[in-house]
Amino acid sequence: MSTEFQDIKSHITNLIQMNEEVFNLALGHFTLKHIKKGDYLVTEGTIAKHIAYIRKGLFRTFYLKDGNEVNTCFCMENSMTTSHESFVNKKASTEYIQALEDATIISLSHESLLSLYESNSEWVELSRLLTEVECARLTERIKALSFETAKEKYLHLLTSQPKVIQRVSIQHIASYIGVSRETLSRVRSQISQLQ
Amino acid sequence: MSTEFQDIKSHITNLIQMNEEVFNLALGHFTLKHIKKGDYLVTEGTIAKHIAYIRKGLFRTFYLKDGNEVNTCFCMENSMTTSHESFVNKKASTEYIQALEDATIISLSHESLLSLYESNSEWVELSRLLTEVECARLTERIKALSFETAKEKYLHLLTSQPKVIQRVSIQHIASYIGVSRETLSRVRSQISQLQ
DNA sequence: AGAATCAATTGACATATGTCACATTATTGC
DNA sequence: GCAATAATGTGACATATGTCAATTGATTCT
Repeated sequence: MSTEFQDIKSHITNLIQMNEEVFNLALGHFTLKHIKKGDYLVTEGTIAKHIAYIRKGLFRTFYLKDGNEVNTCFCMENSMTTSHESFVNKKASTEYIQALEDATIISLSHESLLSLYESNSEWVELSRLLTEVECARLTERIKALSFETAKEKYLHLLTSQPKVIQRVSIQHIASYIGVSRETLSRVRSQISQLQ
Repeated sequence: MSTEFQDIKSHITNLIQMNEEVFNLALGHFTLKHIKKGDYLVTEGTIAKHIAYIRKGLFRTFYLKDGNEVNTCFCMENSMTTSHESFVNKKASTEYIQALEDATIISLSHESLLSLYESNSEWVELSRLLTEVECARLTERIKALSFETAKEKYLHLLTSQPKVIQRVSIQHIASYIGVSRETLSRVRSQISQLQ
């Protein structure tokens, strides 16, 4: 097996016990892709036909609200991303997924996933687990939004996703936690003064 | 089949194509229970060992934050409720589920569900679908929390869950949408004046 | 039915945050 | 490397909302 699929293998076998042979049979369904910073994996109105395992890079998910972008997710190395509802239900996506850095992904189509379901039930179970992961992510986001003040929201993100704060611009973080970028800027300067 | 299980059967066969025989084999696992207003299905720190189909009544899910209750979900007739993460992962619940009205539920234990998994794979698929429903609920809640003003949040709930507003006290709704009950009270009087 | 408890309303006030405007600093592209 | 563009930081100000307190209205329980 080429080394480029080694990390997705670890990622999957970390979630679920899977025989090496079973995994290797899926290799033909995987496609390695390079995505340029600023490019989109998914856009509003289209159906997300692939799920992407991120080998390198960083993506944001956002939707448009009154013409403004609202970020809902940041995904980086060693995780999977897609417009979940669109991918699962084959319906038009309400959101965009954009690369914030040059990225390398391993792409798996919905068709491929269905044929893997047929070949081995472990792929069904993996799908169920990925839905559970999505639930956990949504729960985490609800928590992030439920904090009362901008400062609390930022400090929470600082501990729950420190790498996001290191790599994502302040305007995108502000949008994610639901405060204006000016307020977040003031919160940050206030915090750095205290230290 | 006694009539008391007719509605849960409709509910399940609405989600997934299921042979009548397959469903009937599960009947022995269902338990009918009556819950008094104010009583709890799940409390913080315990493991949610059952999932409940609600035949009658209304439940709220909440957690404690700095000693204050924060509502996260209202469930009523013809839907299922449990502390999802606790039930799925067999870990201590971080939330409470309380009856806001006298209720009748049909209860299914985690053990029973696992044995149904063995008997027929349609129950596995049902489980995945219930997780998708949970995802949709969480997404809806994120949307509710993402509106900017108290008025927008309330008006959204008014259209998305009108029955909740009819049956749930204002203090619980305020907690759900993340505003103080005083503010919600003012928002409501403002809205009724305009009409 | 009446007492007691709980829920909702309303007023006064302090404040966190959004918005606009502009200055400053980074980043990008040629 | 330099111009152009984008991102971030700050000040001034208006306002939506939380908090506290007091009142009114509704439920509950014996």
